[in-house]
Amino acid sequence: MARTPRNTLSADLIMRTAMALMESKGISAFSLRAVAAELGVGPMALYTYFRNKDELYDAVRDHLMSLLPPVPTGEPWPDQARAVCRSLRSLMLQHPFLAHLLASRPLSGHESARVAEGLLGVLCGAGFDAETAARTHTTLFTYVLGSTSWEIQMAAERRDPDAWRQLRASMESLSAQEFPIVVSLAHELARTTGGDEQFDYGLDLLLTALQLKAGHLTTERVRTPS
Amino acid sequence: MARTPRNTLSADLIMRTAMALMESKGISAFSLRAVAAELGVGPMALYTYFRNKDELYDAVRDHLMSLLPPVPTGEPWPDQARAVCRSLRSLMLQHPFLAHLLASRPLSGHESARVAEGLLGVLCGAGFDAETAARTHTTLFTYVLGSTSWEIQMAAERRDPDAWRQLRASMESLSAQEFPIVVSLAHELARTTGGDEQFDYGLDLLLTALQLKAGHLTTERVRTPS
DNA sequence: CAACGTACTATACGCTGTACGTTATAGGCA
DNA sequence: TGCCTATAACGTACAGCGTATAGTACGTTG
Repeated sequence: MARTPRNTLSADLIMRTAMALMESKGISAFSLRAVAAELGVGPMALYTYFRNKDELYDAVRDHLMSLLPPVPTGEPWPDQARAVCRSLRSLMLQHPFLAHLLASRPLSGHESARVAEGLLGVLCGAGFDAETAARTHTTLFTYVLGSTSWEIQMAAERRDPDAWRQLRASMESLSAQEFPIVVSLAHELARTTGGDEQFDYGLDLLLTALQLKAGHLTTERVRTPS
Repeated sequence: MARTPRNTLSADLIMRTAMALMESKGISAFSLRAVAAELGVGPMALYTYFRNKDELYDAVRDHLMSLLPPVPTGEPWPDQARAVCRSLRSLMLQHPFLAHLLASRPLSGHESARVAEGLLGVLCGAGFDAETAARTHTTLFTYVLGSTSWEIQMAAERRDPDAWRQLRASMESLSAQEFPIVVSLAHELARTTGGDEQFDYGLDLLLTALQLKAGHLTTERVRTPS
């Protein structure tokens, strides 16, 4: 019987195939059976290398996290923090399914620790105490996660013509009497949602307040974005 | 043939049953068939009232949004904004599946507009121009979404003893040489993740920076949380 | 009383993740 | 060289999913 030769599979090959499928078909259409078919193998062959689907998700997530660049050196700490946050956002935009992987599974593993170490190092270098550094790390991380996930979601919606038309229609049908501000700002809301500017706007709010807290600044000397 | 009497179903009844199932079994175990079984009805009966599962999701989400209290009046705008954000977080904590509903579907519908109207009203009242109000609304909304989703995710992880032990183990196995800060702050990270304090910390950063931007404050007069 | 629209049922299809038992092969050892 | 064993990959099966399609009984209306 023509059987697949042995040892052609590996955890790494499976993870890369899985990631390629997520990129091309999207995370919602991703399935173990599709990965197996792509590899010319039965679905159960994957279970030699991963205990279940979630473990494969974790492997993909950790691989993506390993692509994050190191923290830049020789810059003021707010610029370093901004760079870390922008890197993560950029990676999420490049691999939209990463938003789902980050939100639906706890952070664990070597690569996630590496990323945390980088940002925590920046914050400790800025003079924050342990508790504040930990809180700040969580705040920045969740801001990046939330705002970029939202951006990705919006972009996906805009790509589907039906959903997009329906969304516009439901917005335009809102009563200007009941929701005067939403209606009058509808254009601004649609225009400003997402994008680098929206992201940097919120990020700079956080960094500005952090600089104040660090006591390095007076109001007049708040650093503006690079 | 003993057939279910007619007109016992309604969109509202189905939506409430669906919500009850999400509360009790969790969003991942939620299925149309379970809703139908709970109502003593065939799965296809639901399709008389909802075109598909996503429409039912939207109905549940809109119902939850309708539970949000109105914006308090007679307070300074930062306190109003804080109240709106805290209300949303509180609702998400009370109904953990709401995080999933908000993140996976676009915001649309009457109730979402009502919530947006409230926060935008606060921001316009603070003197922000249209673009800044829109950007600020998005920033605050995504911060609440991201940070609360993360908190819910962490809390769920902590509730599952196996996953929690595994997470602690993977953290403790990290090399103190490679990740000195993560290891030394492990306790802080575990202790400070989630909770009102963590949420308010980030929210106050944003509100502080916004007050600066609004020009109502000098550094010495930044409002502290109520 | 008949006809019609509607609320619900029945059946079925093509998926999903994965538990279980089997089989063929590659590598180590005699 | 030839066998043994560990294991990589297979096949089958199950329980479940969303939903397309077609059919049936009922309440209302003419």
